[in-house]
Amino acid sequence: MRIGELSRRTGTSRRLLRYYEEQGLIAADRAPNGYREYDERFVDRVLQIRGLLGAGLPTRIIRQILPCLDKPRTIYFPDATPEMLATLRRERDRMTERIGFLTRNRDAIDAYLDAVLAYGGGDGAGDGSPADGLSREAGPGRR
Amino acid sequence: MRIGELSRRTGTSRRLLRYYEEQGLIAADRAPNGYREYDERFVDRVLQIRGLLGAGLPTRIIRQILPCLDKPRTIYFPDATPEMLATLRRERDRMTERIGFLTRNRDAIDAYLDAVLAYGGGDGAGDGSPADGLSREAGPGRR
DNA sequence: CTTGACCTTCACACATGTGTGAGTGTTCGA
DNA sequence: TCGAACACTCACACATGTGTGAAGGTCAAG
Repeated sequence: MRIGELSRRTGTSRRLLRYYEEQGLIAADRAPNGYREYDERFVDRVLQIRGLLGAGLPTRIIRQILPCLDKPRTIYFPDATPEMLATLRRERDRMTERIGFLTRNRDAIDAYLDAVLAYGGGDGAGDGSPADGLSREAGPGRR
Repeated sequence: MRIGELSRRTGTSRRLLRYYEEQGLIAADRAPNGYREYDERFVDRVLQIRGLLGAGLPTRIIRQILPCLDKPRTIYFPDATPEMLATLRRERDRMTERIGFLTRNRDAIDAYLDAVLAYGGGDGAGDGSPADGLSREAGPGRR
């Protein structure tokens, strides 16, 4: 498929697909006319890149860890140099930290929402379109 | 305390502390001479901001959720408007997504590291200074 | 009073991810 | 064959988080 279709199927602008390529995250081959040509595997690949970017990792890191995450679970070691392994461990630990932070803060938000809910009474949980009048008038007049 | 001390105690540059204030994340009051004056509570606050930023949230979002996470677990509802609650729910869900993505990918990295370890033999796990000779000799010295 | 450490604001600079448009070539259907 | 839709490269633009420096105010110690 060409870039337009990949763009549609991944919800990623053409611009970004070219950018990811420029960053060494994906390597499309070219048709004789110069057009990029992608096969099915790129759909997942791009989605994974988006996910990692969305999770806050920079392309520089993604470039390094992506080969180790390659889809067909090939236990194929590209260039498992000691430095590479160190990078992976470091990155894994950073991700664990992030997960911890995100979890703690998400839980705090959740607890807050529960509290508001319990206080203000029945609001259909989750859909985010309350439209009831629970707003404020809050307890201890404390502003 | 003044900005220099807060900077030292949080490992955050003065520049960034001022930036966070400009972004509405912290509100220092001023001494008569114009100096920012912080109390103890700001240390945790700044650390939490750093954590959220590090987890990939933009200041715009942090500004919104921070009041609900305020330390002394005060069930104090600032202005729990329906829109605010919707934002919180949305953000919580986005955080959950991120957590899922990070977890899956971290586990994949972990599995890869385990596989390499099992394959290449004993490498002191975790310290990241292997110095053994498991490398590869593989592939054309990329880079 | 001077020096040095600390504070202020302002402003330019940079990397990163992303949008947008210009100018040009290619493909394909009417 | 024409025009629409698509592709290409190049390049400027923007927001965000962060570094850095200039020009100047405050204050305590010598």
